Order: sequence, then C-alpha cells, then structure tokens
Amino acid sequence: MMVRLRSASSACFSSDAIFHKGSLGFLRHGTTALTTTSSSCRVITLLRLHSLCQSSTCPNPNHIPNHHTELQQLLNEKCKLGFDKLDDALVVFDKMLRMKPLPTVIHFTQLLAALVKMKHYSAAVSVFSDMCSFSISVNIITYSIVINCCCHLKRVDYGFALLAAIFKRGFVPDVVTYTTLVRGLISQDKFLEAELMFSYLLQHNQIQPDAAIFTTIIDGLCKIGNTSRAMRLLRYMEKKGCMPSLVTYTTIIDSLSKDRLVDDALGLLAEMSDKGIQPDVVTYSSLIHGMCNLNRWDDITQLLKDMDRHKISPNKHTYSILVDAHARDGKVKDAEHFIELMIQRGQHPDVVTYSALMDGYCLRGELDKAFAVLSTMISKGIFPDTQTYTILINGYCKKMKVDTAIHLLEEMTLKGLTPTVETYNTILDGLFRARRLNEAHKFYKNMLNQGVKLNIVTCRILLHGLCCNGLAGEAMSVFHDMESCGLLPDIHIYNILIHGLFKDGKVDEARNLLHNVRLKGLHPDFISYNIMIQGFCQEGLLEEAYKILLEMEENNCLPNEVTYNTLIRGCFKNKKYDGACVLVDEMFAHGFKADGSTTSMLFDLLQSKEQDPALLAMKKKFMP
DNA sequence: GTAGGGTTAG
Repeated sequence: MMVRLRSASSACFSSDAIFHKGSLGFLRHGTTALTTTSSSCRVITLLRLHSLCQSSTCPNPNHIPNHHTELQQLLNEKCKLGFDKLDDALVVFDKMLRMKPLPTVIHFTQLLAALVKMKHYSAAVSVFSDMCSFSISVNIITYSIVINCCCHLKRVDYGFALLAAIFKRGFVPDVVTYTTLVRGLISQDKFLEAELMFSYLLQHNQIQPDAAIFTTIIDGLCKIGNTSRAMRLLRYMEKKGCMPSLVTYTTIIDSLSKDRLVDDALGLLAEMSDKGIQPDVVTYSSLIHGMCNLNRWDDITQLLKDMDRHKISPNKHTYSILVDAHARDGKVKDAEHFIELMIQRGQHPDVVTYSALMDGYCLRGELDKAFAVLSTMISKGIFPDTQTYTILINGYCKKMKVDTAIHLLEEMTLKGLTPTVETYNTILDGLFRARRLNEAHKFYKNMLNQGVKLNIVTCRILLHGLCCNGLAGEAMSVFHDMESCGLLPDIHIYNILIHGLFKDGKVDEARNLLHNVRLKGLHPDFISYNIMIQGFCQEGLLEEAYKILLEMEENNCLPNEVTYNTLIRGCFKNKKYDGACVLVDEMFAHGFKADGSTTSMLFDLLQSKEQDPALLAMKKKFMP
C-alpha cells in the first residue's frame, strides 16, 4: 500500500526531494534539534533527544497512553485543543510508533492536527516525514494538513510538491486541499496565481466550490485592496447557490471597515442578520476597529451595547483595538481603563495590548511611562517583541534621544530579537532629525553591511534627511543612484526632493523634477502641488504659483485648505493684497478656513500702518 | 464516531 517516497525519481516534485535531500531549511526554525537531518531515523532520535533536553520536568504521564483506547481518548481531546507542550506531543508520537499494532492513520493525523493547533508547523512536517519513513499509510487529510503547515511556513512551493505527490500516489485532492493551497498562494502575495488556480478548478469541475474557498478568494481580493470585487464575488456565490457564511460576511465587513466605509459595513451587518446569520465577536471587533479609525466614539459605544445585548463578550482582540484607539487619540487613561476592564473580565492583555498602550505614551512624549509599560509587561511574563521595541525606539527618536534608542536596539538584539528594516529606519530618521549627519551616514552604511533589506521608506528617510539638512544636491545624486539600481520612486519621493530643491533655492531643478513626474506617468498629488505653490510663493513667483493652482483644477486635484492658505500667505508676503482678497473669498466659498499662520499674518497686516491702496481695501473688507 | 481549509489587534 505504502509507496516509499524515497524511491521517487522526479526529484524536484517529489516529497522525497523535500524531506530527505537536505531541503530541510524551513524545519530548522521551529524544532531546533532538526538541523542537519539526513535520514528519518535520525529525526526520531533527535526528536527524542530534543524532548529530553527541552523538558525541565518529565512529561505528564497521563499524556503517554499505553493502549489504543487511551490514545484515542487523549487524541480526541488534543487534536482540538493542542498539547500543553511540544515535547508532550512528541513523546506521544514516539510511543505511538512503538505500539503494536500501530495506531491507525486517523490517530497519527490527529496528532498532526494537535501540532497544527499549537502552531508547531515545522514539527508537524517532521512528524509527517517520519510517518512516511515508517511506512505509516497517510491519506488526503494527512496530506492536506501537511500542505497547510508548509503554507504557514511560507513554503507554498513545498505545498505544491506535496500536491504532485498526492497525484502520483493516486489520491484525489478535495476542496479542502485546494483551499489550503489557494490560501498559501494568497499569503505569499500571489493573488493572481491563486485566482487563476481557483478559476481553473471551477472551469474543469475539479471541485464543488463551498463557502470556505469562496471566502478565501474574497479575503485575497480584500487583501489586495479590491473590496468592491470581493463584494461582487459575494453576490456571485449567492447566485450560484452557495450560501455565504459568517466568515464570508465578516471578511468583507472587516475590509470595508479598513477602507473607512463603515456605513457600508453596517449595511452588510444588517443584511447578514436579516438572513439569520448572527455576527460574532470577530464581526463586531472589525466594525469597532473601523469606527475607531474614524473616531466615531458614539458608534463604538453603540456596538459594545449591541454585543452585550447579543451576549457576545469582547475578547483580547476587541480590547486591544479599544486600547489602541484610545492610546492613539491621546486618551491613555481610558486605554489603561480598558486594560483593567479586560483583566476583570478574564481576558489577559498580551504583547499587542501593552504595545498599543506604550505607543500611546510615546505619542504623548511620556517616555518614562512608556518605559514603565515595558517593565510591567516583563513582570507579567509577557515578552516584548520586535515591534514593541520599535515603538519604544521610535518614541525616543522623536524626542531626539537617539542614544537611548540605539541602546534599546542593542538590548533587543541581545535578547535575541531581530530588528526589522522598520526598526533601523526609525533610528536612521532619528539621527537625521537630530542633525547627526555623520552618524546617520555610518548607520546607513551599517544597514547595508548587515544585509538589511532596504525599502522605499528607507529611501524616503535618506532623501528627506539630506534635504532637511540643506543637502538637496546630495539627495539628488543619491536619488539618481537609486533609480539606476532599479528603484521605482513614488510621488512621495519626488515631493521630498522638490521640497528640498526649493528649500535650497534650486527652482529650475524643482520645475524639472515636476516635469519628470509627469513624464514617468506619475500623478502629482495635493502635496506636490502645495509644495510647488509654496516654493514659487517663497521665490516671489506668484504667477507661477497661480498657474499651479489652475493646473490642479485641470487635473481634478481640487485645491484644499492648505493650498489656499499657502497661496494667500504668498500674496501677503509679496504685497499682492487684491489677489489675497479674491483668494480669501474663494477659500471661504469652498468652506475652508484660514489656518493659524494665515490668521496671524492677516492680523499683523490689519495692524500695520502701510498705506498701500489694496491693503486699505482689504482692511475695509475685514474691518468694516 | 474519531482527523484537514476560510475572518479580527500593535
């Protein structure tokens, strides 16, 4: 029955190639003992050693079943809840291998399911690999579980290799197997491939699509930012007689909420309720999250009341969303209150909850309190992660305390946390803001040496840092280097450079760059236009500033409050009071207001003794 | 009868 995978000849598409010829790289992350495995027997030995070395206490004897019935009972429970420790699961596996007769494929598969529940994906793959070497028969469910593990380990390619093995052995993949692979592709940002695969399967009647596979594609559409297509697919599945589930609705509600379309999300909530599908804590958490982003506090209160009425308790996620929203809005006391409340209600705050609170203190510049949150976390046995440190590092950088930030970077590294490009970017930005140019330069070089994968934000920080320090010329040469390295600059990058060039009085170069933006097929945004207007006003080139205003209107990029204020201040500065009057009227007509600096300039002018007729006319207008 | 896939937070 069992075909030994070892004998498979087509190396690149066989499980053999995956598990026995040294492609075990991805297994190393989870199970540290499995580093140089070359044969399955060694895996088992190492697993045993691993469990002996790792457990400080002996595994609970209750977890080591002696009979099949005992095993069955244990696995029925563990496949749903997971084992307490990885070692407990491995000891059970070891025991199972020595039972006579061997437990059935169902039991082994339940053990794999338990490992998945515990998120020990690489351990599950090793166990599967050992099952194969011990000639334990596996079936399509076992394969689907292992494919799922590969996908979680970001090795969807191995997932497909297993699909090939499934075909080779004459098994028939089902809709679950395919859903797993489709999800794997999506999680690797390969939505197009996922969609192609899905439509192929439909066209060739390979699967009877169910709500889960539709939801997976809908989720993919949402993740690429195409919520409207997701919505259309929801309608399509209904038309095809496949009833959308709670998860389908929740996926779209979440995406609409993220797109700030919370009212549409509420509409969908009403629709699902009408159809008898009751929302759950995830649905409500998504909606609350959307409302938080819009500071619609009354709606949040209403949603919490609705949850209470429907006997749906907020969970860790819901509370973390609330803590984050309040903290970001500066309401750290309310954030603290929610943490107390969740503890009272038996929901334990975790690293995400505390990091959100810490971020709130950082935003208020209360670094001592932010640091105290770090201590609280640690005292509660919650370990700060890379993101926690990055938030704190950002807090110190914004306060110009770059040395402390660098110290924290070292501390996190010592704790075995790997800083991300975001962490490095934060410090690079901090050094530039503190005008420590030489160190910024060194730090950047260090990032390159360390092999940090730079992103577009790094480029923005670098160019912004140079421009802000009067080095627009150098920024331009760095920019040209980046372009020749194949980096595709976005409008944000151009805005930074145009601003920098104006700041250094390089008006022609700024004009040229805006011209390049258009040549590249990029569209100048509000910020580009506002920068140009500000630049021309500064140089006394009011005519050109006006031209930009017209161009904005032509390009359907309607001037906003900042545009008008900038232009009005430009008029004031250049004593074009009649022009200013026209613009002020126009601005009010659009419902915009004069901002702080415009108002104070206007106030100064009204106080002045200047006798310009246009200024006198303007005075009359504002002080009749 | 007993095992697998789809949704949420910094």
